[in-house]
Amino acid sequence: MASDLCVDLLDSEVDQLLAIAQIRDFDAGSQILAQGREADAVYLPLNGHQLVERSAESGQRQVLAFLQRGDYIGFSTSNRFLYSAHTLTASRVLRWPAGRFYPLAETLPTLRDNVGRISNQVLSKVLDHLFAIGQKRAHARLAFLLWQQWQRVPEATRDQMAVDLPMRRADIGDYLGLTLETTSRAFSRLRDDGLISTPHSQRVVFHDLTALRELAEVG
Amino acid sequence: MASDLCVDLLDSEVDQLLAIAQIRDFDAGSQILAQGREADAVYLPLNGHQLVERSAESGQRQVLAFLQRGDYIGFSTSNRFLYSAHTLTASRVLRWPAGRFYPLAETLPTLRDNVGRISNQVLSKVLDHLFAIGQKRAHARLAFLLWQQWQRVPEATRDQMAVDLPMRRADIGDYLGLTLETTSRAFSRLRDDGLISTPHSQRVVFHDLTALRELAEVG
DNA sequence: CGCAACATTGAGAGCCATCAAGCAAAGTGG
DNA sequence: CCACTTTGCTTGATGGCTCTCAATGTTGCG
Repeated sequence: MASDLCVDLLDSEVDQLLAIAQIRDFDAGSQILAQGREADAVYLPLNGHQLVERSAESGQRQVLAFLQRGDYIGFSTSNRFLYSAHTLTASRVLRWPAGRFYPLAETLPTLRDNVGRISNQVLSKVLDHLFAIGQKRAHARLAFLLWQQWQRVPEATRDQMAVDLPMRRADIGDYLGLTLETTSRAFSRLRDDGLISTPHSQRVVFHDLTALRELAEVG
Repeated sequence: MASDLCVDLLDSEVDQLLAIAQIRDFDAGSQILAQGREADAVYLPLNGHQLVERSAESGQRQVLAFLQRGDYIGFSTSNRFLYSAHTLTASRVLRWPAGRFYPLAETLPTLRDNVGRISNQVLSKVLDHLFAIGQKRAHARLAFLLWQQWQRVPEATRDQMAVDLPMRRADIGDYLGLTLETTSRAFSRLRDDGLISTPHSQRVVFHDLTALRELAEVG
């Protein structure tokens, strides 16, 4: 299991971790966990794409993250989830009940350290996100998202210079603090400027990664 | 020492913690820690006000937090600071060298848990912030900040229905993703709507906390 | 084929940024 | 003590970016 959670773990320790894991399969659009509910488990997607969001009673929502294989959801020492998560595409997910996971982490210092480091990575990503939304204009926010997605492309497929975006324009808009129309216009802007092309709406091919990275810079 | 870091600690354990702490005094406007530098210590302000920010080479900056007594800066398992921090007013700060703090946390499980819980509180606050910047308009973002500050007012002085804002309008603007002019207009808007009054520019008196909380809602 | 869902584009309005001027408070020096 | 400067806040005018409302285009599916 190639995962940040298993860094420096002995094989026997990974076995212990897997022994208490459950496997769950979700259809596209299924809820994985709900904001405000008891934080009773942690999750690791094995495949597919997922979305994390927070919504208010007013109906507004902020998309917090787009997840995929190797990301984590649900790590928390508070007893309620701070957000909801659902699948964008059919997904297989590993699930650890909190009542089993955290006691095991108590006995395996390396696992505990890994949890801490993952939490730190999450914070780091949210700070980047905050900077992008607070300081950038529409097309630069989109560049930020595209750069984030590009960073997640495996080495093996980087030569295609492209990413897949399994989410809808409205999801991207709610991630970037824009409407779906402005998001669509931001795509057009980057297309007109020659930075990208979009063979279809869910795929983006990069033509100028340097310029894209400049736009996406978050300090 | 009334602090989240000491929750459930034995007196003897608090003594151990204090034994490895340093006291540092900063003038107003002094840098406490710098983005990108080695994360060699954690800090706890004892008094005064502090500001945390991230800046990009482009000159843009995003203010990440306004701190005061009881907040923490520098907790991180990465080896570089993700942000800078400086004082807004003269401050006395407790400082723990990382090389002493983390080993102690290894021997005191309660302390370790407290660090984890504090990190979680930080994440929770940043998610609120992200929602406010991503989804709200200028005057509602300001209401969000004012509500945050109000939550920090000690019970003993709540009857004054007021908060002090030791930072400048430009700082508030960079916190809310607005210019200082728009920030000033947001103050005027809340004033005109009868929600607040400002005896002087650094003090806000609340006239309708219910309406303010509605505006500030972040899910 | 026809429908449904999503994306794109257009027109107009509104909110916020920019540029600029006026004010108020605090500090400085003659 | 008071002119003068400095710093920060407020307000005004204007332009531009984004939102809203609307229509059109595209893709996939029953």
